[in-house]
Amino acid sequence: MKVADKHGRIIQAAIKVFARNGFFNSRIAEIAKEANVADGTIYLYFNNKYDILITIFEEEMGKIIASVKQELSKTDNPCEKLEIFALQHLSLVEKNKDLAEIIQVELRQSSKFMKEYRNRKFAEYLQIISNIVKEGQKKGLFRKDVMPGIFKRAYFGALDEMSRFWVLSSKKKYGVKTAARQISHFFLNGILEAPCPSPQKTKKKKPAKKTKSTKK
Amino acid sequence: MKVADKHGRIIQAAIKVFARNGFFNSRIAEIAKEANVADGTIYLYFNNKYDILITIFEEEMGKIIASVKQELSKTDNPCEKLEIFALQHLSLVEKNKDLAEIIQVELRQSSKFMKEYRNRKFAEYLQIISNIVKEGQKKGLFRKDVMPGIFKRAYFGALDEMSRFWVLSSKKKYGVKTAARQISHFFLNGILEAPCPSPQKTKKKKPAKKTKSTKK
Amino acid sequence: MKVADKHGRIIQAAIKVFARNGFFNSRIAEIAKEANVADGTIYLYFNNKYDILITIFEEEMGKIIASVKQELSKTDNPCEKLEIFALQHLSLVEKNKDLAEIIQVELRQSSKFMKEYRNRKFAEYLQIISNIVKEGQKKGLFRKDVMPGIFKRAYFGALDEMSRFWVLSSKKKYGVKTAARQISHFFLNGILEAPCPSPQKTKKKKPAKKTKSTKK
Amino acid sequence: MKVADKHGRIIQAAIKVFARNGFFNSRIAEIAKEANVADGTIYLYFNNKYDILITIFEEEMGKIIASVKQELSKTDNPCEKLEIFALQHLSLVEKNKDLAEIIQVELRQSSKFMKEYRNRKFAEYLQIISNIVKEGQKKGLFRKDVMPGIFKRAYFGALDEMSRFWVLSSKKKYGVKTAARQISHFFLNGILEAPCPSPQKTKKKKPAKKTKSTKK
DNA sequence: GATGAATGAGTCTTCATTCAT
DNA sequence: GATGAATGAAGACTCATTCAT
Repeated sequence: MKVADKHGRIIQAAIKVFARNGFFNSRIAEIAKEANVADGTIYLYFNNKYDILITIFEEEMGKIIASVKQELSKTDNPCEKLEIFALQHLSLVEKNKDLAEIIQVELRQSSKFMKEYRNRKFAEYLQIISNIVKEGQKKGLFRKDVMPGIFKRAYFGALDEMSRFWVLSSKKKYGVKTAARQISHFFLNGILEAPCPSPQKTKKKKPAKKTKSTKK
Repeated sequence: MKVADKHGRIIQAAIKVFARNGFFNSRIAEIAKEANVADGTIYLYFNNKYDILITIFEEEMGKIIASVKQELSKTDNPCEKLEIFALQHLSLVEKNKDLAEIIQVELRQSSKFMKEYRNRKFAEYLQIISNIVKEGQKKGLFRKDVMPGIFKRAYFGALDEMSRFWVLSSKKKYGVKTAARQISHFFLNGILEAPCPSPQKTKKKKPAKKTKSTKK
Repeated sequence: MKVADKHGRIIQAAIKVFARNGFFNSRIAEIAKEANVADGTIYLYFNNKYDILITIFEEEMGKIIASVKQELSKTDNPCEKLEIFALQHLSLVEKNKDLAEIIQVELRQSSKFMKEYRNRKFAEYLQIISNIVKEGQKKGLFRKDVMPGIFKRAYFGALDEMSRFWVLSSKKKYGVKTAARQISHFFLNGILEAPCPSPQKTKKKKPAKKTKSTKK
Repeated sequence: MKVADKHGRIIQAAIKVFARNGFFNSRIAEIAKEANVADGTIYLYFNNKYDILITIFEEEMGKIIASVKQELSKTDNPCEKLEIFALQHLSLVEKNKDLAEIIQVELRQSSKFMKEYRNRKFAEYLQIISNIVKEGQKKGLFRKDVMPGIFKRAYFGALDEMSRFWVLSSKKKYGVKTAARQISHFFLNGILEAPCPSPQKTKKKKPAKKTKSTKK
């Protein structure tokens, strides 16, 4: 089965090699060897080295988005959805370390073109989060002053940084579940409509803010 | 003045060029031209191209850490400290977009050696956050179940992802202050000792929280 | 045939180019051009520029040693063998001027490593001479006080310096045969017309030698 | 004294460095450091790197020739002169290993220009030998059929190869005196114990030589 | 389709030489 | 004269890509 699927074998080999050496320090020859394929064969399936990276992103990211969306469809509760998202994200990273490293690391640099390309595909992923927020706000569960555009980045960033932890270090000080729950709780309890215990009380300089906090 | 400081000129030129093209797509010749220096001159100040990247990180990261620490020393309130940290971080990023891009992007990849190297210097920065958390927990302001090791990553990650926003896109949909305040509020209100309203309906382990959710 | 033998073509081109410019003043690009091959192709067959030099020495020196040994096997007479060796050596040099120049000139310098490397392969060649001497001594043809270790160097050196004559100057004042015969005669018979008017008189330490000189 | 003689210090430093690394692998900076002089200072005394090599050859070779000629003037006996030449040559090499290595090794390669240049200066040295031979022939001591042009090269070559022995290997299996005496004897008296079992049988052209060999 | 030998453009780095001080 | 920081030309080597088989 796998013997015939040259495309898939090259992709898998590239994921392994890119993760090991980084995109720029990876050689086409190394990927070819890892895929048990001749160097030239790679060019029957991909336009160039760069194209392999893009394809990895497109194909694998699509799978991830689909998988996350499916998980989320199991509940209507935005609070739960946030936690599920966190758990799914971290689990996927743990299951696909090499892929995760490439998406996190290699795709950040590369050319401007790649950055912009990445962003489009990426926006879709981030939007899942902002949609949850908006839904929560509509349902009166989340505070109206929470800006979804900021929240989605903050939430994703928190998970992303956490996952770098697993990608880079082999020792797992915290489990995926613990991390997912902690992080979702940080955010969840913070964005709930419920009264906020005034972190601004101590700020004598900005009495205006007091009003805001009392508002809630 | 600036004419004589070849080291500084090369560093500044490299920051600009690396940010523009990425490390691997940058040419020594381009840095030299940008610094108004001969190609060979660069090798009087640095061992090789890679050494420039490391030096940028060491020198500039040191400045950032010092600057952040100084800002934080102005208050004893852990809540305020978290917000100050966020504001400082995002402000620094906005003021030094090129440098920020390099630290975010270029240093993530590079060799395993670099990753580990980066992590050491980086740990110092993250520890600032966890120290604030521990201080807040000691003072009874932050919940004891918050794990500082997870929080520091989540908090930094949130800010880091947010800052990529400014680095990559030129349009500023949100100002630094807005973003800093929003993000610090997300986290602050979430980790405070104060009662948290009920996203945990599904979690049977913490029935106490149920009460909170019924409030709404 | 020759079209396909890239290895051989590169070696031959390198011999020509190294002989023309010297190793250090030769460019890989020049060798490639001379061999009708792309620059990069050279690195499919050799590790580096230096490796080409070593290979030339190994391959060609092997051929020479074999050829000389075969010629010598045609007689049992040590006297004849010495003359044959001289003739063979000078003939080979004349036939392969470029190669001779490289072996004489380029291989003398290079790194210490090379010098030692060269010596090992070289010792084999010199040993052919000392073996002839030992054989002659055993047969009672050569004087017993002749030290083979010194003789082999002296004999080879005489031929080597003579051959530099052909390598460097294009004008052939003396033919190979004349030179070979003269040199072998110098060593075999000496150049004295008659017993020398006591060059050893002044040497009081070894009167025994006087007897020898009077012998003649 | 030595402090002021920059020219001499540079020459001595260059001899040491060139002998250590070879001409092409030696750096002007290394010579400057060895001579306790600034890089640029070297260019106040020499036109370029190459000029240093030439100067070494000219100045030091001149001293050697003068020294050898003076030693030779102590006797009128051509036989003795040959042995003195051998002894002087090997002694000088032993006393100035670094210089000897440069003359032997570095001057052989270098550009065509150098080779030719070297030859001119060198011819003077070789001519000392051929003059001894001619003198010996005039006095009826040396055979008339000995060609001085071949002999000088053979004799010098024998000594030169022998001296490489001391330059390259640190272990001295043979002393200078032993080697000088052996080599001069080879040439003066030949190595035959008795008339050779007709190596000339095959040479019908020169029956005259038979007589000679039987003579001894 | 598959191969892998061949290509040659591209770049980091070295180092002899210069020249302002 | 002396210095040594600065220069920039030059070249070994790499590797993505091609193409004849």
